[in-house]
Amino acid sequence: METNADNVRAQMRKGMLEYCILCILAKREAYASSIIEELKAANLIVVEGTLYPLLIRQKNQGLLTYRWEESTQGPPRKYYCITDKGREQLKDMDSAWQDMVRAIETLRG
Amino acid sequence: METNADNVRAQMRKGMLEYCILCILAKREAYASSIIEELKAANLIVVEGTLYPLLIRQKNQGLLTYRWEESTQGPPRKYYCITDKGREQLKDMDSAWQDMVRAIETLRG
DNA sequence: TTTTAGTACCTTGTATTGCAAAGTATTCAA
DNA sequence: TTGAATACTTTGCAATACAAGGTACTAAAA
Repeated sequence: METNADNVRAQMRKGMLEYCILCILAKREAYASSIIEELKAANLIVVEGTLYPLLIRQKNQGLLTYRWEESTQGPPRKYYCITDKGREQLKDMDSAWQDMVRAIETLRG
Repeated sequence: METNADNVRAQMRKGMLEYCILCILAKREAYASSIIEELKAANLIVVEGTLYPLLIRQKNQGLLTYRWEESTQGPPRKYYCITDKGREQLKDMDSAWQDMVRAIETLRG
């Protein structure tokens, strides 16, 4: 069963994931499983069924591109890379995030 | 038309509103229009059609109660008030929020 | 008295999001 | 050639917020 606190976190995570993906890809290109690992390291649990449609969405919006790369272990990997348009969007998201942080401070203080 | 930056903010706002409502009601009781005003003052634009179902949801979960109060100008107002259960939920949300802030710092840094 | 404006509450239909679950495809080793 | 591991994809569902419209009460103007 899902605890209340889990649900609270799940709700907050919604809408933040696109920002998180761009944050990760702004530093280096990556493929889906490695993105999931990095999110998990930051305590944001995301599953494949969530991430793949999201990457496809961002690619269709021109925020990302990808290239295939052979792997020594298993099938080839789709490495995603942020575009110039993606970096602009990331700037918008940075400022939206900071506004949100300020808004919560205002309400909570 | 809606700008890209507007959409970014709308997405981030999702899942944060329940937290914001509890933040406001933790300080004082309030009715819907005054909650909207306080959110607007924090640069979080929310409309009635969003807020009313949300207040009803939180009331049904036992996080809020309300009482009617006559107004000198216009119809009576429904003043909402946070419950003990609501304050517990608020604690969970505070910690979920701080975890989210830390997660973004980790990813962005 | 009737109408109008202002305030406040509520509902319905819709688009979007993330998730669970299941499916497809490739590689390599047993 | 079968199975395990890895990786990518799709489908159906529940939850969220919003746009748009509706109901109801009060007080002032016509």
